[in-house]
Amino acid sequence: MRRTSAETKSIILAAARERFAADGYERATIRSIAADAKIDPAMVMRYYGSKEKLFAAAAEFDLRFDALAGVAPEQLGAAFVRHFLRQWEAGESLQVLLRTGITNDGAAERMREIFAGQLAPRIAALTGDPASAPVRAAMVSAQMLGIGLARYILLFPPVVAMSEDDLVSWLGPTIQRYLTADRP
Amino acid sequence: MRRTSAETKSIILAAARERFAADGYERATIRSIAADAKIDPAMVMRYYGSKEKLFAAAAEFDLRFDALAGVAPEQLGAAFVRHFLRQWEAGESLQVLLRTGITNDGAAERMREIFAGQLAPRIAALTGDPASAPVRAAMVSAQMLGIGLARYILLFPPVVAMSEDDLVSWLGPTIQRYLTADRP
DNA sequence: CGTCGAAGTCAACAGATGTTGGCCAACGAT
DNA sequence: ATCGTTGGCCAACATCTGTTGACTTCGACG
Repeated sequence: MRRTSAETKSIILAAARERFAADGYERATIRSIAADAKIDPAMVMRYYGSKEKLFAAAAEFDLRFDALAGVAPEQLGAAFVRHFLRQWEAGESLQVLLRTGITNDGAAERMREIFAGQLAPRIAALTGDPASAPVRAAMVSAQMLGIGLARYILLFPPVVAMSEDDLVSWLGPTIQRYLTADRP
Repeated sequence: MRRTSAETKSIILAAARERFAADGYERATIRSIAADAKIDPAMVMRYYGSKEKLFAAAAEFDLRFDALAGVAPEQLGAAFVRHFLRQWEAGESLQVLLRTGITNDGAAERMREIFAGQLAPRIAALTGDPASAPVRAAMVSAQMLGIGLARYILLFPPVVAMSEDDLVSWLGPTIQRYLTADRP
């Protein structure tokens, strides 16, 4: 018994996150994950039961919008952009979700939950307009997912080259408008 | 000899486009494409050589921005949005690219070519500012890809529910700003 | 020391996948 | 009618996939 079971379990999870983020659901094989973790593929099954369940564990995610409480209303756009960019770079979780959500229905469902369930209520609270919050949340999500796609997945050179401040300058007013402008 | 070779070739290509658009690169198997086309899998190989080459043929695409020539400068934003939405709905090509571009490096490369190679020159011509065109094109791409992702792939309910006019109202000013506003 | 349980390994399975080569069957020209 | 060409199909291949079960190692506790 070299390691405790909890240790190996988290080693596997870390390797899984990396592989899912880099390769997507289908190409991230259990064997490759196990190889990264320097562990027998059978252990992955022992601890997580199946590839689906391992993925579910790897895709746990919290956007942590509570960090945005107390921001002045006219600076919400810029604050949102900065927060999202940091979330993209903090861990592989968002990239896992985006890479897999496109071929895996379960991941797409989770994505809908996260953006509708975590973002919309926050927007409702911050703007005081619950009725339009779902649409605003969807527009903000679409813009920020598009940027994440261009910058971290498709690697569009101009977007990769931009600094965080550049991106905030471009995107801040857009998000601000989606959050607070009158409904068209 | 029931059909001519060109006929079956295009039948295969149509089935391939649908499968790639619906399932992504890995899950769209040659066998399933052949089954859709009611044809033996071996025929796919005979006509296209390999799965990679079949995919390359299925991912041919032209954004046809020439249709935007002659639009008044202050209406470019709305015109772009409408044009993109029609392109998303016209055929499966954009969905093929997005679904596969996320796991397949070749598709990602093609996506970069299309958006940098077709969109940026058009923007340079329409705005008369070649220097900032690549960045503007990238921002427009990010926003429109984000909307396509939300509406056609991830199926965010509020985005799915919106009409084309609703989307133009929300997105038009954003695109207009990305196209013509001073560089931040 | 001996035993028991948990951590780790090995080999194999059944199924699916891309790909190949050989074999039919139908058509047009001779 | 015959023959060659060409579209179509079948069976098989090697490989890879998720998953399973039996076996081995090793530490803790009696």
